[in-house]
Amino acid sequence: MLDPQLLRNELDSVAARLARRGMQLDSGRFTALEQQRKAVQVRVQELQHERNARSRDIGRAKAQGEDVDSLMAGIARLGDELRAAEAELARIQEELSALLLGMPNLPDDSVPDGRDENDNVELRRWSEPPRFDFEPRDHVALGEGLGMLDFGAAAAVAGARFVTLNGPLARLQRALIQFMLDLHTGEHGYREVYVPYVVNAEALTGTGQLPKFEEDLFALRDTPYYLIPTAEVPVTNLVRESIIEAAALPLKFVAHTPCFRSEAGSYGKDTRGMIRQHQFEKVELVQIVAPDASTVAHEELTAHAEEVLKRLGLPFRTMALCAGDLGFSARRTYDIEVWLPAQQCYREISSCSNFGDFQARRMQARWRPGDGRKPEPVHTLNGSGLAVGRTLLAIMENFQDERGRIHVPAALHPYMGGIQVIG
RNA sequence: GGAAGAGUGGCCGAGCGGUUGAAGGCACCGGUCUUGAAAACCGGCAAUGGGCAACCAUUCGUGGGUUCGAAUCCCACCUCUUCCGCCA
Repeated sequence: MLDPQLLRNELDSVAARLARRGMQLDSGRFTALEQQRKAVQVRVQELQHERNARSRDIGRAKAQGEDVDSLMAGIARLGDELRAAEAELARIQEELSALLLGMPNLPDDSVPDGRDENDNVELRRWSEPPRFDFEPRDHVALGEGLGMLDFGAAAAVAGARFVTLNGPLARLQRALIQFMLDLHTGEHGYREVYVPYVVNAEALTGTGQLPKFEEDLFALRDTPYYLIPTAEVPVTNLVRESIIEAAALPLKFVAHTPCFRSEAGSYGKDTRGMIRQHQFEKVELVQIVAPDASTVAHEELTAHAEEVLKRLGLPFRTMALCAGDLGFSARRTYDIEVWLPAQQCYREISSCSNFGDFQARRMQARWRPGDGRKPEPVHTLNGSGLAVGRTLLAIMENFQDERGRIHVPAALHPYMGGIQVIG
Protein backbone atom coordinates (compact mmCIF):
# COMPACT_ATOMS: atom_id res chain seq x y z
CA MET A 1 0.00 0.00 0.00
CA LEU A 2 1.19 3.47 -0.80
CA ASP A 3 1.70 5.95 2.03
CA PRO A 4 -1.64 7.81 2.32
CA GLN A 5 0.28 10.94 3.38
CA LEU A 6 2.30 10.82 0.18
CA LEU A 7 -0.89 10.46 -1.81
CA ARG A 8 -2.43 13.49 -0.10
CA ASN A 9 0.61 15.72 -0.30
CA GLU A 10 2.15 14.78 -3.64
CA LEU A 11 -0.65 13.36 -5.69
CA ASP A 12 0.68 14.64 -9.01
CA SER A 13 4.11 13.13 -8.49
CA VAL A 14 2.54 9.80 -7.47
CA ALA A 15 0.38 9.82 -10.58
CA ALA A 16 3.43 10.51 -12.74
CA ARG A 17 5.36 7.63 -11.20
CA LEU A 18 2.44 5.24 -11.58
CA ALA A 19 2.13 6.30 -15.20
CA ARG A 20 5.63 4.92 -15.79
CA ARG A 21 4.25 1.45 -15.19
CA GLY A 22 1.27 2.12 -17.41
CA MET A 23 -1.18 2.78 -14.63
CA GLN A 24 -3.66 5.63 -14.83
CA LEU A 25 -4.38 7.03 -11.37
CA ASP A 26 -7.89 8.36 -10.83
CA SER A 27 -6.73 11.47 -8.99
CA GLY A 28 -10.15 13.10 -9.00
CA ARG A 29 -11.81 10.19 -7.27
CA PHE A 30 -9.11 10.01 -4.64
CA THR A 31 -9.22 13.73 -3.91
CA ALA A 32 -13.00 13.72 -3.66
CA LEU A 33 -13.01 10.76 -1.28
CA GLU A 34 -10.28 12.31 0.81
CA GLN A 35 -12.24 15.51 1.16
CA GLN A 36 -15.33 13.63 2.26
CA ARG A 37 -13.32 11.53 4.66
CA LYS A 38 -11.77 14.54 6.29
CA ALA A 39 -15.06 16.38 6.75
CA VAL A 40 -16.93 13.36 8.09
CA GLN A 41 -14.08 12.24 10.34
CA VAL A 42 -13.83 15.66 11.95
CA ARG A 43 -17.61 15.64 12.45
CA VAL A 44 -17.50 12.16 14.04
CA GLN A 45 -14.73 13.14 16.37
CA GLU A 46 -16.55 16.30 17.46
CA LEU A 47 -19.66 14.28 18.22
CA GLN A 48 -17.67 11.68 20.11
CA HIS A 49 -16.01 14.40 22.09
CA GLU A 50 -19.32 15.91 23.05
CA ARG A 51 -20.77 12.55 24.02
CA ASN A 52 -17.74 11.75 26.15
CA ALA A 53 -17.87 15.12 27.87
CA ARG A 54 -21.57 14.85 28.63
CA SER A 55 -21.27 11.30 29.90
CA ARG A 56 -18.50 12.39 32.21
CA ASP A 57 -20.70 15.18 33.54
CA ILE A 58 -23.48 12.70 34.23
CA GLY A 59 -21.08 10.43 36.06
CA ARG A 60 -19.75 13.27 38.15
CA ALA A 61 -23.22 14.54 38.98
CA LYS A 62 -24.39 11.07 39.99
CA ALA A 63 -21.39 10.65 42.24
CA GLN A 64 -22.44 13.87 44.01
CA GLY A 65 -25.96 12.58 44.33
CA GLU A 66 -27.30 15.35 42.10
CA ASP A 67 -30.27 15.10 39.80
CA VAL A 68 -29.19 14.14 36.28
CA ASP A 69 -32.48 14.47 34.38
CA SER A 70 -31.56 17.82 32.87
CA LEU A 71 -28.19 16.47 31.73
CA MET A 72 -29.86 13.48 30.06
CA ALA A 73 -32.10 15.70 27.98
CA GLY A 74 -31.10 16.00 24.37
CA ILE A 75 -28.41 13.37 24.55
CA ALA A 76 -30.46 10.80 22.66
CA ARG A 77 -30.45 12.94 19.54
CA LEU A 78 -26.69 13.20 19.85
CA GLY A 79 -26.47 9.41 19.79
CA ASP A 80 -28.51 9.14 16.61
CA GLU A 81 -26.44 11.79 14.92
CA LEU A 82 -23.24 10.09 15.94
CA ARG A 83 -24.38 6.69 14.72
CA ALA A 84 -25.27 8.12 11.33
CA ALA A 85 -21.96 9.95 11.01
CA GLU A 86 -20.00 6.85 12.01
CA ALA A 87 -21.77 4.73 9.43
CA GLU A 88 -21.00 7.34 6.79
CA LEU A 89 -17.35 7.45 7.80
CA ALA A 90 -17.08 3.65 7.70
CA ARG A 91 -18.53 3.66 4.19
CA ILE A 92 -16.05 6.26 2.97
CA GLN A 93 -13.10 4.56 4.59
CA GLU A 94 -14.03 1.25 3.06
CA GLU A 95 -14.12 2.82 -0.37
CA LEU A 96 -10.85 4.63 0.25
CA SER A 97 -9.21 1.46 1.50
CA ALA A 98 -10.39 -0.50 -1.54
CA LEU A 99 -8.92 2.18 -3.78
CA LEU A 100 -5.64 2.16 -1.88
CA LEU A 101 -5.34 -1.65 -1.84
CA GLY A 102 -5.83 -1.70 -5.58
CA MET A 103 -2.95 0.67 -6.29
CA PRO A 104 0.37 -0.90 -7.29
CA ASN A 105 3.72 0.11 -5.83
CA LEU A 106 5.69 3.02 -7.24
CA PRO A 107 8.64 1.98 -9.42
CA ASP A 108 12.02 2.98 -8.03
CA ASP A 109 13.68 5.85 -9.88
CA SER A 110 16.43 3.46 -10.98
CA VAL A 111 13.97 1.21 -12.84
CA PRO A 112 14.35 1.52 -16.61
CA ASP A 113 11.46 2.92 -18.66
CA GLY A 114 9.52 0.50 -20.82
CA ARG A 115 6.18 -1.12 -21.51
CA ASP A 116 6.76 -4.85 -21.34
CA GLU A 117 9.35 -7.62 -21.15
CA ASN A 118 10.90 -6.53 -24.43
CA ASP A 119 12.16 -3.39 -22.72
CA ASN A 120 13.88 -5.18 -19.85
CA VAL A 121 17.59 -4.46 -19.53
CA GLU A 122 20.23 -7.17 -19.38
CA LEU A 123 22.64 -6.55 -16.50
CA ARG A 124 25.02 -9.48 -16.84
CA ARG A 125 25.53 -12.98 -18.20
CA TRP A 126 27.26 -15.93 -16.66
CA SER A 127 28.85 -18.79 -18.63
CA GLU A 128 28.04 -19.89 -22.18
CA PRO A 129 25.20 -22.00 -23.55
CA PRO A 130 26.51 -25.58 -24.00
CA ARG A 131 27.30 -26.82 -27.53
CA PHE A 132 25.92 -30.17 -28.55
CA ASP A 133 27.10 -32.28 -31.51
CA PHE A 134 23.62 -33.76 -31.65
CA GLU A 135 20.13 -32.30 -31.59
CA PRO A 136 19.40 -31.62 -27.89
CA ARG A 137 16.07 -32.96 -26.70
CA ASP A 138 13.71 -31.07 -24.46
CA HIS A 139 13.08 -32.24 -20.91
CA VAL A 140 9.78 -33.88 -21.85
CA ALA A 141 11.40 -36.14 -24.40
CA LEU A 142 14.29 -36.83 -22.04
CA GLY A 143 12.15 -37.56 -18.99
CA GLU A 144 9.64 -39.69 -20.83
CA GLY A 145 12.47 -41.48 -22.59
CA LEU A 146 13.88 -42.38 -19.20
CA GLY A 147 10.42 -43.43 -17.96
CA MET A 148 10.76 -41.07 -15.03
CA LEU A 149 8.46 -38.26 -16.12
CA ASP A 150 4.75 -38.87 -16.68
CA PHE A 151 2.21 -36.18 -17.51
CA GLY A 152 -0.47 -38.73 -18.36
CA ALA A 153 -0.48 -40.20 -14.87
CA ALA A 154 -0.76 -36.71 -13.38
CA ALA A 155 -3.60 -35.86 -15.75
CA ALA A 156 -5.43 -38.95 -14.57
CA VAL A 157 -5.26 -38.05 -10.88
CA ALA A 158 -5.51 -34.28 -11.25
CA GLY A 159 -5.61 -32.78 -14.73
CA ALA A 160 -3.59 -30.67 -17.11
CA ARG A 161 -0.56 -28.76 -15.84
CA PHE A 162 0.44 -31.37 -13.29
CA VAL A 163 3.33 -33.80 -13.44
CA THR A 164 4.58 -36.96 -11.79
CA LEU A 165 8.25 -37.78 -11.36
CA ASN A 166 9.62 -41.11 -10.31
CA GLY A 167 12.83 -42.84 -9.40
CA PRO A 168 16.11 -40.95 -9.77
CA LEU A 169 14.41 -37.93 -11.36
CA ALA A 170 12.16 -37.52 -8.32
CA ARG A 171 15.24 -37.85 -6.19
CA LEU A 172 17.06 -35.24 -8.26
CA GLN A 173 14.31 -32.76 -7.44
CA ARG A 174 14.68 -33.58 -3.73
CA ALA A 175 18.46 -33.22 -4.04
CA LEU A 176 18.01 -29.76 -5.54
CA ILE A 177 15.82 -28.68 -2.64
CA GLN A 178 18.32 -29.97 -0.08
CA PHE A 179 21.23 -28.38 -1.90
CA MET A 180 19.57 -24.98 -2.12
CA LEU A 181 18.50 -24.98 1.52
CA ASP A 182 21.97 -26.03 2.68
CA LEU A 183 23.63 -23.33 0.58
CA HIS A 184 21.41 -20.52 1.81
CA THR A 185 21.43 -21.55 5.47
CA GLY A 186 25.07 -22.61 5.57
CA GLU A 187 26.74 -19.89 3.51
CA HIS A 188 24.30 -17.03 2.97
CA GLY A 189 23.05 -16.60 6.52
CA TYR A 190 19.36 -17.46 6.10
CA ARG A 191 17.24 -19.13 8.74
CA GLU A 192 15.24 -22.09 7.50
CA VAL A 193 11.54 -21.90 8.27
CA TYR A 194 8.66 -24.29 7.79
CA VAL A 195 5.32 -22.62 7.17
CA PRO A 196 1.68 -23.40 6.32
CA TYR A 197 0.92 -24.12 2.66
CA VAL A 198 -2.58 -22.82 3.27
CA VAL A 199 -3.15 -19.17 4.16
CA ASN A 200 -6.00 -16.78 4.86
CA ALA A 201 -7.08 -13.69 2.94
CA GLU A 202 -5.35 -11.31 5.37
CA ALA A 203 -1.94 -12.83 4.64
CA LEU A 204 -2.56 -12.65 0.89
CA THR A 205 -3.66 -9.04 1.22
CA GLY A 206 -0.49 -8.31 3.15
CA THR A 207 1.82 -9.40 0.36
CA GLY A 208 -0.40 -8.00 -2.40
CA GLN A 209 -2.00 -11.06 -4.08
CA LEU A 210 -5.40 -9.92 -2.82
CA PRO A 211 -7.71 -8.23 -3.46
CA LYS A 212 -6.73 -7.83 -7.12
CA PHE A 213 -5.48 -11.24 -8.17
CA GLU A 214 -7.86 -13.71 -6.63
CA GLU A 215 -8.36 -15.52 -9.94
CA ASP A 216 -4.68 -16.55 -9.90
CA LEU A 217 -5.19 -18.49 -6.67
CA PHE A 218 -6.65 -21.83 -5.70
CA ALA A 219 -9.28 -21.22 -3.03
CA LEU A 220 -10.31 -24.07 -0.73
CA ARG A 221 -14.02 -24.51 -1.11
CA ASP A 222 -16.24 -23.49 1.81
CA THR A 223 -13.29 -22.32 3.90
CA PRO A 224 -11.57 -18.96 4.29
CA TYR A 225 -8.35 -20.52 2.95
CA TYR A 226 -6.21 -20.44 -0.16
CA LEU A 227 -3.29 -22.59 -1.30
CA ILE A 228 -0.11 -20.54 -1.36
CA PRO A 229 1.06 -19.33 -4.80
CA THR A 230 4.55 -18.82 -3.31
CA ALA A 231 6.26 -19.13 0.07
CA GLU A 232 6.56 -15.34 -0.04
CA VAL A 233 3.06 -15.18 1.43
CA PRO A 234 3.43 -17.20 4.64
CA VAL A 235 7.09 -16.28 5.19
CA THR A 236 6.81 -12.50 4.71
CA ASN A 237 3.67 -12.48 6.85
CA LEU A 238 5.70 -13.92 9.71
CA VAL A 239 6.32 -10.29 10.73
CA ARG A 240 2.81 -8.99 10.19
CA GLU A 241 1.44 -6.67 12.87
CA SER A 242 4.68 -6.65 14.78
CA ILE A 243 7.29 -4.09 15.81
CA ILE A 244 10.85 -5.33 15.40
CA GLU A 245 13.75 -3.93 17.41
CA ALA A 246 16.50 -2.41 15.25
CA ALA A 247 19.08 -4.85 16.61
CA ALA A 248 17.05 -7.82 15.33
CA LEU A 249 17.26 -6.69 11.68
CA PRO A 250 17.89 -7.91 9.09
CA LEU A 251 15.75 -11.04 9.26
CA LYS A 252 16.69 -13.52 6.53
CA PHE A 253 14.42 -16.50 5.97
CA VAL A 254 14.58 -19.37 3.53
CA ALA A 255 11.77 -21.87 3.01
CA HIS A 256 11.00 -24.72 0.68
CA THR A 257 7.35 -25.08 -0.19
CA PRO A 258 5.17 -26.31 -2.99
CA CYS A 259 3.43 -23.48 -4.83
CA PHE A 260 -0.04 -23.59 -6.34
CA ARG A 261 -1.21 -21.32 -9.13
CA SER A 262 -4.42 -21.44 -11.12
CA GLU A 263 -2.64 -19.99 -14.18
CA ALA A 264 -5.89 -18.40 -15.22
CA GLY A 265 -5.27 -16.31 -18.31
CA SER A 266 -2.29 -18.33 -19.48
CA TYR A 267 -4.23 -20.75 -21.66
CA GLY A 268 -2.14 -22.04 -24.48
CA LYS A 269 1.06 -20.64 -22.95
CA ASP A 270 3.87 -23.07 -22.14
CA THR A 271 1.51 -26.01 -22.45
CA ARG A 272 4.29 -28.51 -23.08
CA GLY A 273 6.40 -29.69 -20.20
CA MET A 274 7.12 -28.48 -16.70
CA ILE A 275 7.62 -24.79 -17.35
CA ARG A 276 4.18 -23.71 -16.20
CA GLN A 277 2.43 -25.99 -13.74
CA HIS A 278 -0.42 -25.68 -11.25
CA GLN A 279 1.89 -27.17 -8.62
CA PHE A 280 5.64 -26.74 -8.36
CA GLU A 281 8.38 -26.69 -5.75
CA LYS A 282 10.26 -23.55 -4.88
CA VAL A 283 12.93 -22.48 -2.43
CA GLU A 284 12.21 -18.90 -1.45
CA LEU A 285 14.46 -16.25 0.08
CA VAL A 286 12.83 -13.51 2.15
CA GLN A 287 14.49 -10.58 3.87
CA ILE A 288 13.03 -8.08 6.33
CA VAL A 289 15.36 -5.10 6.58
CA ALA A 290 15.64 -1.49 7.73
CA PRO A 291 14.63 0.95 4.96
CA ASP A 292 18.13 2.28 4.30
CA ALA A 293 19.42 -1.28 3.86
CA SER A 294 17.01 -2.56 1.23
CA THR A 295 18.83 -1.44 -1.91
CA VAL A 296 22.00 -3.26 -0.92
CA ALA A 297 20.02 -6.24 0.38
CA HIS A 298 18.35 -6.54 -3.02
CA GLU A 299 21.72 -6.92 -4.75
CA GLU A 300 22.84 -9.46 -2.16
CA LEU A 301 19.71 -11.52 -2.36
CA THR A 302 19.95 -11.62 -6.14
CA ALA A 303 23.57 -12.75 -5.86
CA HIS A 304 22.46 -15.53 -3.48
CA ALA A 305 20.04 -16.83 -6.08
CA GLU A 306 22.64 -16.55 -8.86
CA GLU A 307 25.08 -18.53 -6.75
CA VAL A 308 22.82 -21.57 -6.97
CA LEU A 309 23.06 -21.53 -10.76
CA LYS A 310 26.81 -21.01 -10.66
CA ARG A 311 27.33 -23.98 -8.37
CA LEU A 312 25.17 -26.11 -10.63
CA GLY A 313 26.98 -24.86 -13.73
CA LEU A 314 23.84 -23.55 -15.46
CA PRO A 315 24.29 -20.56 -17.81
CA PHE A 316 22.11 -17.58 -16.99
CA ARG A 317 21.57 -13.91 -17.50
CA THR A 318 20.18 -11.32 -15.11
CA MET A 319 17.62 -8.77 -16.26
CA ALA A 320 16.40 -5.53 -14.70
CA LEU A 321 12.66 -5.36 -15.26
CA CYS A 322 11.39 -2.18 -16.86
CA ALA A 323 8.64 -0.14 -15.19
CA GLY A 324 5.90 -1.64 -17.36
CA ASP A 325 6.87 -5.25 -16.56
CA LEU A 326 7.08 -4.79 -12.80
CA GLY A 327 4.80 -6.89 -10.60
CA PHE A 328 2.05 -5.23 -8.61
CA SER A 329 3.88 -4.98 -5.26
CA ALA A 330 7.45 -4.51 -6.46
CA ARG A 331 9.44 -1.32 -6.44
CA ARG A 332 12.30 -2.92 -8.31
CA THR A 333 12.83 -6.43 -9.72
CA TYR A 334 15.64 -8.50 -11.21
CA ASP A 335 14.75 -11.63 -13.11
CA ILE A 336 17.33 -14.36 -13.42
CA GLU A 337 16.90 -16.38 -16.60
CA VAL A 338 18.44 -19.77 -17.21
CA TRP A 339 19.48 -21.10 -20.61
CA LEU A 340 17.22 -23.79 -22.04
CA PRO A 341 18.88 -25.58 -24.99
CA ALA A 342 15.67 -27.02 -26.43
CA GLN A 343 13.96 -23.64 -26.56
CA GLN A 344 17.22 -21.89 -27.50
CA CYS A 345 16.46 -19.06 -25.11
CA TYR A 346 16.74 -17.85 -21.55
CA ARG A 347 13.73 -18.49 -19.32
CA GLU A 348 12.89 -17.01 -15.94
CA ILE A 349 14.03 -19.18 -13.03
CA SER A 350 14.07 -16.57 -10.27
CA SER A 351 12.49 -13.20 -9.65
CA CYS A 352 14.13 -11.04 -6.98
CA SER A 353 12.24 -7.99 -5.79
CA ASN A 354 12.54 -5.10 -3.41
CA PHE A 355 9.08 -4.14 -2.20
CA GLY A 356 10.18 -1.17 -0.13
CA ASP A 357 7.55 -0.46 2.52
CA PHE A 358 4.64 -1.50 0.26
CA GLN A 359 4.00 -4.92 1.81
CA ALA A 360 5.02 -3.74 5.28
CA ARG A 361 2.31 -1.10 5.22
CA ARG A 362 -0.31 -3.65 4.22
CA MET A 363 0.92 -6.07 6.89
CA GLN A 364 1.53 -3.42 9.57
CA ALA A 365 5.08 -4.68 9.97
CA ARG A 366 7.26 -2.07 11.62
CA TRP A 367 10.62 -1.57 13.26
CA ARG A 368 11.84 0.75 15.99
CA PRO A 369 14.50 3.07 14.51
CA GLY A 370 15.61 4.12 18.01
CA ASP A 371 16.56 7.60 19.27
CA GLY A 372 12.96 8.24 20.20
CA ARG A 373 11.50 7.95 16.70
CA LYS A 374 8.17 6.27 16.21
CA PRO A 375 7.97 2.81 14.67
CA GLU A 376 8.17 2.87 10.86
CA PRO A 377 7.35 0.29 8.20
CA VAL A 378 10.18 -2.14 7.46
CA HIS A 379 11.28 -2.97 3.95
CA THR A 380 10.64 -6.45 2.56
CA LEU A 381 12.38 -8.37 -0.22
CA ASN A 382 12.13 -11.79 -1.70
CA GLY A 383 13.40 -13.92 -4.51
CA SER A 384 13.29 -17.48 -5.69
CA GLY A 385 16.39 -19.32 -4.72
CA LEU A 386 15.36 -21.06 -7.03
CA ALA A 387 12.23 -22.36 -8.72
CA VAL A 388 12.99 -26.05 -8.30
CA GLY A 389 10.91 -27.48 -11.14
CA ARG A 390 12.49 -25.15 -13.66
CA THR A 391 15.95 -25.86 -12.25
CA LEU A 392 15.29 -29.55 -12.67
CA LEU A 393 14.35 -29.22 -16.31
CA ALA A 394 17.29 -26.87 -16.93
CA ILE A 395 19.63 -29.54 -15.56
CA MET A 396 18.00 -32.20 -17.71
CA GLU A 397 18.34 -30.16 -20.88
CA ASN A 398 21.79 -28.69 -20.25
CA PHE A 399 23.43 -31.87 -18.99
CA GLN A 400 21.97 -34.42 -21.36
CA ASP A 401 24.08 -36.64 -23.57
CA GLU A 402 23.29 -38.13 -26.98
CA ARG A 403 22.00 -41.32 -25.38
CA GLY A 404 19.37 -39.30 -23.51
CA ARG A 405 21.04 -39.65 -20.12
CA ILE A 406 21.31 -36.85 -17.55
CA HIS A 407 24.66 -36.09 -15.94
CA VAL A 408 24.14 -34.93 -12.35
CA PRO A 409 26.09 -31.75 -11.50
CA ALA A 410 28.87 -32.35 -8.97
CA ALA A 411 27.26 -30.04 -6.42
CA LEU A 412 24.36 -32.48 -6.15
CA HIS A 413 26.41 -35.68 -5.85
CA PRO A 414 26.32 -35.64 -2.02
CA TYR A 415 22.53 -35.74 -2.20
CA MET A 416 22.12 -38.45 -4.85
CA GLY A 417 23.18 -41.58 -3.01
CA GLY A 418 25.89 -42.41 -5.52
CA ILE A 419 23.92 -41.68 -8.68
CA GLN A 420 26.02 -39.52 -11.02
CA VAL A 421 24.31 -40.35 -14.27
CA ILE A 422 20.58 -40.85 -14.64
CA GLY A 423 19.67 -43.35 -17.32
C1' G B 1 -15.92 -33.92 19.10
C1' G B 2 -17.24 -33.14 24.78
C1' A B 3 -16.17 -30.44 29.60
C1' A B 4 -13.84 -26.55 32.41
C1' G B 5 -10.83 -22.16 32.60
C1' A B 6 -8.23 -17.96 30.48
C1' G B 7 -7.14 -13.83 26.86
C1' U B 8 -5.39 -6.19 29.70
C1' G B 9 0.66 -1.95 27.43
C1' G B 10 7.79 -4.89 25.57
C1' C B 11 6.94 -8.54 29.88
C1' C B 12 4.32 -9.71 34.65
C1' G B 13 -0.12 -8.11 36.79
C1' A B 14 -4.53 -4.93 39.21
C1' G B 15 -9.01 -3.28 37.62
C1' C B 16 -17.43 -2.09 42.28
C1' G B 17 -20.65 0.31 34.43
C1' G B 18 -18.82 6.78 35.49
C1' U B 19 -12.17 12.01 34.76
C1' U B 20 -9.10 4.28 33.67
C1' G B 21 -5.22 4.89 28.24
C1' A B 22 -5.73 1.88 32.15
C1' A B 23 -2.88 0.90 39.59
C1' G B 24 1.60 -1.68 40.91
C1' G B 25 6.05 -4.26 39.47
C1' C B 26 9.94 -5.64 35.85
C1' A B 27 12.60 -4.07 31.64
C1' C B 28 14.25 0.31 29.13
C1' C B 29 15.78 5.81 28.74
C1' G B 30 17.29 10.55 31.23
C1' G B 31 18.82 12.91 35.81
C1' U B 32 20.58 13.35 41.17
C1' C B 33 24.10 10.98 44.33
C1' U B 34 29.11 8.19 43.66
C1' U B 35 36.27 8.18 42.09
C1' G B 36 33.46 4.48 39.00
C1' A B 37 29.63 0.87 39.20
C1' A B 38 25.59 -0.94 41.98
C1' A B 39 21.83 0.58 45.29
C1' A B 40 18.61 4.58 46.48
C1' C B 41 15.81 8.75 44.91
C1' C B 42 13.42 11.97 40.93
C1' G B 43 11.45 12.06 36.03
C1' G B 44 10.16 9.72 31.39
C1' C B 45 8.44 5.46 28.78
C1' A B 46 1.94 2.12 23.88
C1' A B 47 -0.01 2.24 19.01
C1' U B 48 -3.03 4.31 15.21
C1' G B 49 -5.74 8.36 12.92
C1' G B 50 -6.91 13.82 12.39
C1' G B 51 -4.60 18.77 13.21
C1' C B 52 0.89 23.60 11.80
C1' A B 53 -0.03 23.29 16.97
C1' A B 54 -2.65 23.35 21.61
C1' C B 55 -5.35 19.28 21.41
C1' C B 56 -9.00 15.69 19.91
C1' A B 57 -10.51 10.70 18.61
C1' U B 58 -9.85 5.36 18.59
C1' U B 59 -7.74 0.87 20.67
C1' C B 60 -7.98 -3.77 27.10
C1' G B 61 -8.33 -11.28 21.66
C1' U B 62 -12.11 -10.16 17.21
C1' G B 63 -17.03 -8.73 15.74
C1' G B 64 -21.88 -7.44 17.26
C1' G B 65 -25.36 -5.77 21.23
C1' U B 66 -27.26 -3.21 25.90
C1' U B 67 -26.34 1.87 28.03
C1' C B 68 -26.20 8.91 28.45
C1' G B 69 -21.47 6.19 29.44
C1' A B 70 -18.36 -0.60 28.58
C1' A B 71 -11.70 -3.22 29.99
C1' U B 72 -16.00 -4.07 33.25
C1' C B 73 -22.84 -6.58 31.39
C1' C B 74 -25.00 -9.86 27.09
C1' C B 75 -24.27 -12.78 22.33
C1' A B 76 -21.17 -14.97 18.53
C1' C B 77 -16.46 -16.14 16.87
C1' C B 78 -10.99 -16.80 17.35
C1' U B 79 -6.75 -18.33 20.19
C1' C B 80 -4.44 -20.60 24.40
C1' U B 81 -4.41 -23.99 28.88
C1' U B 82 -6.23 -28.45 31.45
C1' C B 83 -9.19 -32.97 31.42
C1' C B 84 -12.05 -36.79 28.50
C1' G B 85 -12.86 -39.07 23.70
C1' C B 86 -10.90 -40.03 18.77
C1' C B 87 -6.94 -40.31 15.28
C1' A B 88 -1.81 -39.94 13.09
